[in-house]
Amino acid sequence: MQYLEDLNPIQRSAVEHIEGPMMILAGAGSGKTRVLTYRIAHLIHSGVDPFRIMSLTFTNKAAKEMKERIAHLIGPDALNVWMGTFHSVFAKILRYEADRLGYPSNFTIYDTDDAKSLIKSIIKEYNLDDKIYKPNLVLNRISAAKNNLLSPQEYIENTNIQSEDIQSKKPHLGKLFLAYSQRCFRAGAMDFDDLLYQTNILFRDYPEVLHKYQDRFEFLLVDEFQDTNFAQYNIVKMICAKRENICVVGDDAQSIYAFRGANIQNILNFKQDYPDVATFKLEQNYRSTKNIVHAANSVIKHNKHQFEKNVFTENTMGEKIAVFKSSTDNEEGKIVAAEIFSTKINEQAFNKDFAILYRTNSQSRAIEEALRKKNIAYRIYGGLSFYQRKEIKDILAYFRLTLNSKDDQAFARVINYPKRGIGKTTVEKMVTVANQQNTTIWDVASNPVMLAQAAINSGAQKKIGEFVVMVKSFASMTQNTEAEKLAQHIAASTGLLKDLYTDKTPEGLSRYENIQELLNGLKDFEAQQKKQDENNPVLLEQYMQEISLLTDNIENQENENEDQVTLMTIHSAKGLEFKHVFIVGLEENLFPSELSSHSRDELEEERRLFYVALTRGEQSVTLSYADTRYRWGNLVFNRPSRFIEEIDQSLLEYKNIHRQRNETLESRKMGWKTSSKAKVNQKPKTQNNVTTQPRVVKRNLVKVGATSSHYAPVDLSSLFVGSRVEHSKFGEGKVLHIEGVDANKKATVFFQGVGEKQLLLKYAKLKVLS
DNA sequence: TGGCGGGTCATTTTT
DNA sequence: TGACCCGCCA
Repeated sequence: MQYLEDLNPIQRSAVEHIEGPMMILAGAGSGKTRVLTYRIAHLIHSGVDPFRIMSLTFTNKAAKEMKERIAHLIGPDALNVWMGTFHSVFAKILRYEADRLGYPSNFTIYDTDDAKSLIKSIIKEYNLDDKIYKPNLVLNRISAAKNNLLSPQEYIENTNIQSEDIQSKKPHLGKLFLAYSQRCFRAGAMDFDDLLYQTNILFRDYPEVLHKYQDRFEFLLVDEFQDTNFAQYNIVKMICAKRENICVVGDDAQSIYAFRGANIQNILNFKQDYPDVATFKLEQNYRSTKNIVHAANSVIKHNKHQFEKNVFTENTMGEKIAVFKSSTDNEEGKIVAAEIFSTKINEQAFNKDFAILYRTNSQSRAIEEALRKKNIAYRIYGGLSFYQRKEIKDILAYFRLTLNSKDDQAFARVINYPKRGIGKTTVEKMVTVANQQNTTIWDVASNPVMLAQAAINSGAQKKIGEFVVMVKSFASMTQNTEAEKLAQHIAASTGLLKDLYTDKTPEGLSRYENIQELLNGLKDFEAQQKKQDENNPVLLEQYMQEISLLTDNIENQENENEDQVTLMTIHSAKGLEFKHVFIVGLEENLFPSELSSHSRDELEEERRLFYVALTRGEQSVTLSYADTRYRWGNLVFNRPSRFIEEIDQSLLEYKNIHRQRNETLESRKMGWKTSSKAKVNQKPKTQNNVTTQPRVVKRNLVKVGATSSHYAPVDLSSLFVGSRVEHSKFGEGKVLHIEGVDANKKATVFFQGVGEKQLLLKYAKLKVLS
């Protein structure tokens, strides 16, 4: 019990609380992970069988880290805890029980790209306009439905949803949802949301299965509870219904994934679901200085709905929060780079002590440029992960098709890669027949009668036949060939390796290396498995099950020890900490994002995001904003973010901003406004209604000659339905419809001889005639 | 069938 | 501005 000495009294009581529902509200930097890991260790120490503990996290990284920390405390017993991400744990259960749902136990997991491309093809098959039914939007809608446990049928029958869809001119969403589900099922595939949705179905429709898992898992723990969606929470509730030994850990102030379906109400309502819940508040922050903690507290106070919490620290006061202003995004980069440079010298800090956090990935460019000029090594998070690279997806698609021939998305991906002369039209013909016969593309391809029915010429038929024979030969090897050997064989005999090898461009070279890296990874996997069980061959399907839910970037993990400044979005910074944190781009319409300005809920999420950003810092936090920045090729003027004002001003130090005595940020802003050359929409500012319109100046507004000078971005107030307008290119037209607000206003205009056009008024150059 | 070029459209993203 | 997608042409 030595380890209990490491804990403060509240942490310790949370760890020692064993039975019944409990909620741990863990402020930022309050030792949340420590409490969670110690509690699991303590359960095992108190005699609970580790096999009977289920611990759920959101990321693979968190799961891995926790496992290691518990193993450190109590040894290899920790490995027996069912610890993993929601998705991986439930995928495991679904594979055991797949036959009940009519799925093969080796079902494929479709990632977001697979899902999107399937949706795209369905939209096409239904002859719907993909400008209206944008694949992304359709997928989001389906995802939201499943996260709320709505089946396609229920979606279609729900009158509220239907009228909503009709109102948004997308009446066929339900139909698409249904078709998408059927196609996934037919392909023996589940997408990420299905892993949760189908688990719910399984437990709902097969009580004996539910009972089995209820009996098996005596204790449940959920990390980052504020990020759970309805489907996740519902599973958790079902599993622990018998004993109610459920422990949830979270921080409502750090809920930043509502846009992805996370339901903050889950944490706010936990008390209602479990009236006798024991609540523990971890309020002592061990990470940051007093100034940082106070600043974060003063910001989050502006949110209405939250648990009362008083995060405090006994750490030193530390430096004030520095604020830098710059005139452009490039200058902002320079200032940040210069600050890092001088801090490194003055405090003998390392690159890895610094993080630069931003709201959107596109902001990294100006920063990168400045860092490069100062020779400061940096590492960027975000962008494509290893498993999302084209060449990796290609070879994995071959593996997938080998293991599950029904996997239509894999089939479509590799049928003509490397090139074998089977083009788009041929594939489309096969898909059409597959749909008619309600079967898979593979079935069509491997069946001469159906191929003939698809009216595919004999040349193509022959090539398809060769492809089918090849994949069948791989499939015949899956049960008796070790994973790496089979993978090598597939990589070579499909011609994939050769195709990459002949490409001698730097990109081609790196693609080839990536494939080699994947194959090396397979070798490692095999060695790992052999350690546990050396008698049985390690099969490719084991490997695929292991990696199908890995999306994080392994390169970043490998480089973790290199001395580099970290650049990332605030979202990806959650859970991390750095000695020195820079939060850049603190401007209205960027942070908070202009897209979040429509509702209080969205604004509060932005504020929580800012709270997360601030609380990443240990010793110092530096804020920065720019008066102008380029955005999509246009120079945009924005006011400093309201979030700067929301911080208790006594904690701030304005570094390069010349303030006259008694001058507030407010009056500075006014001064800035009048000195600005771009005067657009100078609305008088009222107390609570801050003008948030982005002030966009078209860079190439004045084209000499031509008649373009009187075609300016339209004055939004003078345009109505029925107005006659003239467009520089389309000529005269009539406004049929206007939607959106402020800067996002869109007009549908009918032009003679051109037809209907959707114009974003912010950009469209129109002349209003009447 | 496959390679270029112009039009289009833009958050955040644990799985 | 830049990435991506569709459509045109060889």
